[in-house]
Amino acid sequence: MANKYPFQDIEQKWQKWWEDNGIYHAKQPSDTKDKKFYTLVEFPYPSGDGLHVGHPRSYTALDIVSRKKRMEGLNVMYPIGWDAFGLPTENAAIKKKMQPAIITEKNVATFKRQTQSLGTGFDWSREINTTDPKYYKWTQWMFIQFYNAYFDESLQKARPITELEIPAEIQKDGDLAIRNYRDSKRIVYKTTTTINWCPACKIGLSNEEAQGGVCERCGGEVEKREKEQWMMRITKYANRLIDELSDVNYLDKIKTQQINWIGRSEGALIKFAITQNQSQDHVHRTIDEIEVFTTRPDTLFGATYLVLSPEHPLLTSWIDHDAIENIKEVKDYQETTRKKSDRERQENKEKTGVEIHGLKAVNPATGKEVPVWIADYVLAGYGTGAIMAVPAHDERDYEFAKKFELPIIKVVVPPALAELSHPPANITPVSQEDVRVESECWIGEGISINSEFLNDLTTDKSQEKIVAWLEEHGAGHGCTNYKQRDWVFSRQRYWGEPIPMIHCEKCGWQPVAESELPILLPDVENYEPTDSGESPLSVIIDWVNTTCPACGGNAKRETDTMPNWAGSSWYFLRYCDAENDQVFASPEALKYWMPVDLYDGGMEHTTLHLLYSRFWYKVLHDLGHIPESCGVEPYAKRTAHGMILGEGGIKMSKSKGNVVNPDDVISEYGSDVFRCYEMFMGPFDTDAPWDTHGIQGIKRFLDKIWSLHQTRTTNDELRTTNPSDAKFEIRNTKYESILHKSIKKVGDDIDAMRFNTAISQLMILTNTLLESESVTDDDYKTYLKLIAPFAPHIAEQIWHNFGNESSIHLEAWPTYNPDLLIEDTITLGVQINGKVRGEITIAPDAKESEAMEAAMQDENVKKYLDGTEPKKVIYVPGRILNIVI
RNA sequence: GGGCCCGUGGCGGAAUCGGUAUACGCAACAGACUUAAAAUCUGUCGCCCAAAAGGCUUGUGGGUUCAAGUCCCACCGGGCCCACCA
Repeated sequence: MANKYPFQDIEQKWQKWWEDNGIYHAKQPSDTKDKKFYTLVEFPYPSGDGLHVGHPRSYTALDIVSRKKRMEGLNVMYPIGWDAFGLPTENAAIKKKMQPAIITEKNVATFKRQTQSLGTGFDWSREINTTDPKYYKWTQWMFIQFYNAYFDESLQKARPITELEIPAEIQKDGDLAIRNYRDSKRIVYKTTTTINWCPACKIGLSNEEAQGGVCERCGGEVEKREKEQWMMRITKYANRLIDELSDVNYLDKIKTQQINWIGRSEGALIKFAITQNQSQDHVHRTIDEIEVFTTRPDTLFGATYLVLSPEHPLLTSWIDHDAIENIKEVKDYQETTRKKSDRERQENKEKTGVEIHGLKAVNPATGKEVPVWIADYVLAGYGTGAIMAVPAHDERDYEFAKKFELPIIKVVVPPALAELSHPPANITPVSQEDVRVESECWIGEGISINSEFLNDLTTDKSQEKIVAWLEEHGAGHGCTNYKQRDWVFSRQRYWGEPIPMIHCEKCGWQPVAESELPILLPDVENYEPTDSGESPLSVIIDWVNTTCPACGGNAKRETDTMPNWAGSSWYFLRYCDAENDQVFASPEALKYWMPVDLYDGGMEHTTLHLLYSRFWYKVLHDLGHIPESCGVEPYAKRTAHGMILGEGGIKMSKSKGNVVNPDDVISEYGSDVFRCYEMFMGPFDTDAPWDTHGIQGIKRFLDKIWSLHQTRTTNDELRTTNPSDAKFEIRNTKYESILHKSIKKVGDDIDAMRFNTAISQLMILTNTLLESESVTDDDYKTYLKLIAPFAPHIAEQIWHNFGNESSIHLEAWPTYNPDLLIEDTITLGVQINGKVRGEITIAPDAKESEAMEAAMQDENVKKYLDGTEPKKVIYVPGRILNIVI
């Protein structure tokens, strides 16, 4: 069957030829004067399951863009590697009793074979692997650079810790105080935080591994545990991570999701004095002060009680000082909260809490005393871990106040001003029908109101007026808060980069000397987690015991490892200069290649990997390890592809048995069909279900391309390339115009990543050429070049059948002749009163009178006009003729 | 509860600037070729009507406009992310 595309005989041959000839190897800046284009896909995690059909969607899409850019003369780098550290491999190692390194090697081999069989034009000479010591040496090196840096608030950038000014009052307290002060400013720091703990597996879990409060491994409930952890001060970059998004071209939904995740909100910190009821003399004495964060300082007058999170540190001090009358009740509530899993806390939103007897809080604006409560609806980790409750203006406070019968006071603008302010107060109670307001008060009520304060107290201004008043009276100040927390960077795991730190009793934490890097992961026999929740590395005594880099005394290594986000936070930099063993990448290489021009990946990485790597890049850039000229953002453009779902639109999963294996698709249809099918399924950024029938249509398309070539080459008469031959001049204007339209459309569609419509245009073109009596060699070659980015193998084969020796993928991308885009005549719809009643065929630039004349010839139009004189004629050349009667 | 997005034939989808809705493909049906099947080729294919003519049609209801799948308002339905973030 000669007119079937014989992919079995063709595809592997070209894959080998491309690699042998380095067709896709990018030139380094020293070897070229060409402009660069850097295309990046998220490097895969080589799991034991092998490649998913979702991977090729991203790879093929960016491959098409890369191939077109290459044909346009750019020096394209499209690299690939392996993000191979991580939990699934470690779990497999425990289960199979094999070394994680060996499992990784096996998985990488499978992934590499599968990826190569796709025919993607990756530059394999730059292949990297995060578990390779030559790679993670630099991950560790960067960790140390971050440790040796602090964030300068006034410059809003990282600087070497040696440049940190030590305040005089710290200096006078001596070396230890100075050391503590420095440690409190470092970008990398160690502190006690709460981690997710699975009691069944005896293992610490990351938030991602404990989603919904359930252990990813065993499905059991997850507890909280206190643990010393290494942290990254990403919160210092919160403002820049939001503001510098304006420099980049990301999908809007990606930007919004990042902004929401960081969760910046403007408000104020307000101080409430805490007074104790001295029962002997009935005098209320101030014993403490507590700060609350609010985004609505203007509702301060309606604050009828204060709520602390059960974890609030002041509670411990009050308990210790016996300031609380109902200590047992408070302690019990704290204990109950601690035992609650995240899931319980999330699912059960019924408000609970305990009033603290013996203490009151003083509202700084009104001077009135209000009760103090603890409740778990106040989160320890956000703001100050304490709130002023304004039940009339906050739903949660309202619910709580209802349950515990606390007063509800609505804040309004003073009546005298309500008339003046237009519109009047837009401060609305949470639920207007529902709120039974016990009383109202004015904004500013209780403050010694002066006329100036009142004069421009409108609703819009009330926020800033109150903040100004608070600042003036030392009762608070404006403040910005973020939902995002610092990045927990420790894992009590084996299969990750060892954290290159050493602890010395005398000198504290010391980074490993750079000359000692990489700190290799030692072999261990047992990956099972330890009872104490320490990393499996902690039991390798020989490895743990070392000497202090500072004093030479006995010291111990850090046994925690890095999270698997570490290696992926900078891999795009390594590609620029993957073989360099002096630096992670040379400044010249970085200057040339960075930033990444186009980066595609899944939406699921928007708030983790994408944010982490932007942060990581900014720190390196601030510290001068990335040339200034590269800019402050690593990725100029970021897109996100949709998922490929199983047949019927449900997610592919082993348990549902609807997983499609790329190997099977390739052996049945070949890579070109596979590629084109995934591009044709639907818009690139939308989820699409797999359809076994749909792939048939693409197979037919490729067979048509092949059969077009077969009929051409077997017909010698049409093969002439001699312009003097009369046959050369036989032109089919129909195909010519469609060919040039296709050059434009396919090119535009690739640039806009509309691959589905590009392929539909190529189908139209192929069908047209099949119907045409003859096609010139030049036009046919143009056609092949349009096909090449989508179906590289078949295009290369036919190209070589023509006697070409070099690759079609290095040919110049075709240009179109704008004159040929304009057709001599077009069909135009004719509307009567906005309804289509006929069609006319006229020149695209015909005048209105000509169009009207043509329309009058149309029987149907005539019938509808019925001799009536048009009231109005709307004629948009090339678009529409609308006659209003 | 907050944020983002989407509703077009039997199905995936197209319509890029407000200008002939349903391109391209799948499935289906009829026919050709074949001893037969597959493959291939030809034709039909939004709905109502026997057909033509005509009417209706982009989740529903309004609005703006000469003209709305596209813009505005309300509602209904679906998806994703975050979620007691003060």
